This record gives sequence, structure tokens and C-alpha cells, in this order.
Amino acid sequence: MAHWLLKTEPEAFSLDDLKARGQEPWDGIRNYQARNFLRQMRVGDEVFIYHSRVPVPGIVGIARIVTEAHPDPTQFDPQSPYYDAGSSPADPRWDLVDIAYLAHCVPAVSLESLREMPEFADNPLVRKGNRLSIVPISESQWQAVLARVTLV
DNA sequence: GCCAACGTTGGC
DNA sequence: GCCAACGTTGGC
Repeated sequence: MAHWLLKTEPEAFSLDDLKARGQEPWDGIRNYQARNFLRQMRVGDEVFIYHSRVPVPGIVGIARIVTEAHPDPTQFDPQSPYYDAGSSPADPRWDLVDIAYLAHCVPAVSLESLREMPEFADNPLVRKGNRLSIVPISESQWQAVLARVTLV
């Protein structure tokens, strides 16, 4: 089982929103590297949910992949902010996966603490200027974070 | 709100 | 195919 980290701006969609809905299509990914990671995800993979663009960015909870990658319908919707005129239904450019809420991490694990963890030294998440919205997480990184939190 | 870093676009 | 311009991301 692989692990991943998904970034979200809680002002747009937060872990609490995911908890309230139970399950949600993770739509709007418009970056090829992130899309390729989406396509590697398998049902049952567990992911960290990370809040960005907040006073203390960091990992706030965990979720589970419940569908494999399939075309993101928002790419075909001219009303959607994620509309992509260059993508055709015959050959969709962008995918999404559906994720289900599992738990909050208490306490949250801030980016600052991740930077201090040796397991994360090579993770793109802690690199300056990193803009990847989906990041692979190794087993040791996954365990190191879980060792610091209670799942609530 | 600022701005560095990055990915994408498009003129040539 | 290069690369300047542009738009976006995300920490601070």
C-alpha cells in the first residue's frame, strides 16, 4: 500500500468539510506531475490531508482512496474554474480520485515540525518553492508522523 | 498581502 | 526548440 499527501486550502475545502461529507471527489488537479501520481493511486491507499495557505500549514488528518483515477468532469464544464478547453471527452487530460474521511490528527503536524524530522529531509514538501499539490509519502515518513499524533 | 519559485504558453 | 512573459502556488 502506498501513501500520499494531498494539499488543500481549507478556505476552499477543509478536512472538516471532508468529514462532514464523508467522501469527496478530489477534483481540480491541473498539473501533470500531480496527475501522474493520481494515476498511481490504488483503492485502499491512505493519504495525509495537508492544509496550505494558513498561518500554520501542516498535516491535519488522514483519508483513504476509494476509487482509482477516472476523468475529472470539471475539465469539460465551461462554468467550472477548472474548465480546460483543450481537453476532449474522447481523450481526457485530467483525472480525479475519490477519497473518504478517516480521522483528524491531534495535534496537527506543522510544516515546521516536518522540516525537523529526518525522515522528511528528501521529501519535496519541505523544499523551498515546492508547488506540488500531491506528494508521495514513504512508509517511514508515514510512520514517523503517525507516531506523533492521536487519530481522533 | 507580498513575492519567490515554478509550470505553462506562445511568439519567433 | 528557445525563452520571455504570464499566471499560480504557497510560505511567510
